[in-house]
Amino acid sequence: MKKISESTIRRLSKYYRSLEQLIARNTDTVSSDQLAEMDGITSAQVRKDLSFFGTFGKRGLGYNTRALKEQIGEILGLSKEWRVAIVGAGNIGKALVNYGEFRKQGFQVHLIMDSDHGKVGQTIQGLTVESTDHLPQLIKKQRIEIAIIAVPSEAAQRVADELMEAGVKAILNFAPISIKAPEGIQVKNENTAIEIEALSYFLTNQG
Amino acid sequence: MKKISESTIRRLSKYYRSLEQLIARNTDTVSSDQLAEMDGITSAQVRKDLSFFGTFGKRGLGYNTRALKEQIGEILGLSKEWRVAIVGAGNIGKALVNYGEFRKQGFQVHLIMDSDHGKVGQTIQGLTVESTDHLPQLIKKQRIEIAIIAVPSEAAQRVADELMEAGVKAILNFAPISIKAPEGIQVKNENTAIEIEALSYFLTNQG
DNA sequence: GTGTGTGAAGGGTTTCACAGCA
DNA sequence: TGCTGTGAAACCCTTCACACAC
Repeated sequence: MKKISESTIRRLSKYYRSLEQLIARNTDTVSSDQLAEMDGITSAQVRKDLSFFGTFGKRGLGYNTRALKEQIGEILGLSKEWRVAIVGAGNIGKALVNYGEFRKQGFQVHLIMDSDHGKVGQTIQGLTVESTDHLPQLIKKQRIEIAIIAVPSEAAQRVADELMEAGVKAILNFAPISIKAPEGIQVKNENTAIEIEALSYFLTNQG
Repeated sequence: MKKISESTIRRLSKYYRSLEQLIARNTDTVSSDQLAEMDGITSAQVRKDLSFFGTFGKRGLGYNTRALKEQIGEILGLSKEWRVAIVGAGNIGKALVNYGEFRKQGFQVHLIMDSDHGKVGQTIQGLTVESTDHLPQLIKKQRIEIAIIAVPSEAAQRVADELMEAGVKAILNFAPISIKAPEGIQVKNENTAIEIEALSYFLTNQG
């Protein structure tokens, strides 16, 4: 398969969400123009993105909302249930256990861990916080595929290494450093500080 | 001033964090190679990014960590204290009030609001949750410049409109829809679902 | 010698514009 | 007629490679 850019994938994810909205409103058909409008981009971009994966629309008409959502879900791998673990039961970790968008799309949190023995044993959404002392065993036992890192910077790379060693294939990192990983392991860094600093820059320099 | 790309700004934000780390370790000098290594990019990229704003290094030597951090902070507008409000006192809203990376860089949360009267009056980190009924007055009184939206999708655009109407100039949106705003208002959408779905795609298609 | 600063080259992504089909 | 699908053009961003300063 042709190599698809990260930005195309991120937009597909947006289309998916917009289609959900349209379906909730009982809309059967949508044009690339409408989708573009909802996501703040151009219609050519929408059509180009979709064209990498096939032809889903009808000329003169548009796309069937349910069918297109289904197909994008398939492309993104959302038809599968993913087994997720969260490391770090602080504010971010806790917020994510409860995050509805995850569950809705088949990302199931099966494990939450923390190194703080004061937190171990606590219950969050019916899930007991486990100790990171047993990270490798727990990850393997629970057959975790995707791990979320929500620990302080200093610990993040070490935790990532242990996770990868235990067989985790993808990491979503909330610590404000770049996680290093070998080829074949997927890593995404989510850093809210970067977003707000970008706002600060644009406010300062063109506001 | 020449137009600078979003990606350059986001990288500056990373360099800033890496420089903080280096300074904490008492490192005085850093080369573009080392910075690149820390952030997982190329040294040419580092030098090019910096060159848009001036010449900060010494040939044959590298960059002074403290001076460079200072200058990047200046570029990003971090020398100023920004007045921030959070709308939505759910899990994400609560996590952000406590978010150390914000405070450290001068983003001060002065106001948190929620529409749920059960939450109004609660105290989070010494801040009392206010009712969104008085959003315009509160935003104006507190002279809020940056607002963070952490409410459900359905309410997000309405809240954004009220915020902009009340004079907010930048919005960081955590609701999983694209906020629409006129020219001149800065908006960043942060959507963790997109990140994890990108992981899902790459796991499914090249794992 | 070492590592920056930068024009030029290269690669990739977005936009244009239109043929083609419902 | 209306809107998709798509080569080609335009644009932007990254990488190369080297002169130059320390």
